[in-house]
Amino acid sequence: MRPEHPKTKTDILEKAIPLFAKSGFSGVSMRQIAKAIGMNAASLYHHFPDKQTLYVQAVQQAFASREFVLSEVLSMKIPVQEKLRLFVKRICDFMIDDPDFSRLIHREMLDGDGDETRLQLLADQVFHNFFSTVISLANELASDKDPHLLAMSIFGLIAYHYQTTPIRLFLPGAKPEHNDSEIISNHVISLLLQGLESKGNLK
Amino acid sequence: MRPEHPKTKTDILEKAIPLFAKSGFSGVSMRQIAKAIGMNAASLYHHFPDKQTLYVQAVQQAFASREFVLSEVLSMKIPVQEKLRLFVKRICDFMIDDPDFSRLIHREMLDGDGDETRLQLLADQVFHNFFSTVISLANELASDKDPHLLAMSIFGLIAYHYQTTPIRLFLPGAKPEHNDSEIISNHVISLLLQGLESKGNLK
DNA sequence: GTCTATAAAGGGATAGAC
DNA sequence: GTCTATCCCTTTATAGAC
Repeated sequence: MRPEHPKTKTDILEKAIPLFAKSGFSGVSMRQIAKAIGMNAASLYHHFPDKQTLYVQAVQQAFASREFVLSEVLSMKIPVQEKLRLFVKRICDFMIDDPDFSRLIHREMLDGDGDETRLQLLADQVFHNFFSTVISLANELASDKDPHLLAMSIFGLIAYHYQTTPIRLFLPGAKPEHNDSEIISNHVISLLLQGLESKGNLK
Repeated sequence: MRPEHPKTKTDILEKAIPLFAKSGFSGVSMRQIAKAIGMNAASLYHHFPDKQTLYVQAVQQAFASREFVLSEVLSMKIPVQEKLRLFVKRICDFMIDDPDFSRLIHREMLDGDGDETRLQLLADQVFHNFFSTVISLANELASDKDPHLLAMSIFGLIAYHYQTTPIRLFLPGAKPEHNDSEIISNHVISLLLQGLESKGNLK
């Protein structure tokens, strides 16, 4: 019986992405990837010369298939605070929609350290457009602050709440609703817009 | 010739910590650890029953040997903004002083996902005291905001700038001084205290 | 407490049939 | 394009000498 569903490169990469996101490059074997796809490990070598190449292409595909589209928000005729609100909500939705994506980013920042081509890929394919847009907004919002640092703060503030989701329940003061995207985005927006000075806590 | 410097468990763990911080559990072999120490891989099994145990104890040691001491700041007779300043500066110093520590935290949040005992360890040994103190400060600073979310935001805001250090140079608007701890802590403090409203950017 | 030697399993990768 | 079979190396872990 001949195989009924020959697998394309894309099919293979799609199945490999969640595995690499969960366990990293050295935590996943070619045999495991093959098993997840339902094919033999040897067949993977028909599509990719080696594991490293498969991995890099999986990361590329994960990064290319999703895009932070924020630039349209930037050109809307709405107050800049409203733009910030939309930015934050979109980034939050993004984190929820594709947890593998943010895990891979997270992992590449850890594992890619020292490998400049991997970091460059991450920077160019994932961050560049997105980050430029956040920088533009940062300039509109607070021209006196360093735009790069401010953009990083905005993104990091959101990303960290999602990164820490698994451990949150074990931390003091945690409540189930702290994992709710609406709650997180409202918290981030109010912190960014008002800082800690709301309601006259500080004199 | 007898071995001149019998190694203690602690010696072994100290050498293993940076390796695991750099490459993760499955990225480091017992041989590599043994080599770093200057002993034979088989000898490691005299001190630890298996690799998993060695890893867990290395993480425990890394987490136990350093502590965020912030509680004394909390009881100082200074304005709450000054307490925040001290908190942020200390956390920044911490990130700089022991990059392995923050890499391990970072890694455990990724790899410990699904393993409740590992996350519990991280939460209890690393975060509990520290996080409780930040929550107390958060209450002093802005009693109208959720203390847990605010504590997470304060820590995440700082941690993210250090997490992204390796990739920062590839991102738009990056300058060498963005890796300077003084610059980062000043940025974070001003963002937290003033939000984006400084100098009347927003009406 | 450390070593050499080795077992047993799993890893990446290739050859060749279909 | 996928399979079986296999090579060769590395890995974890153990046994036993010193």
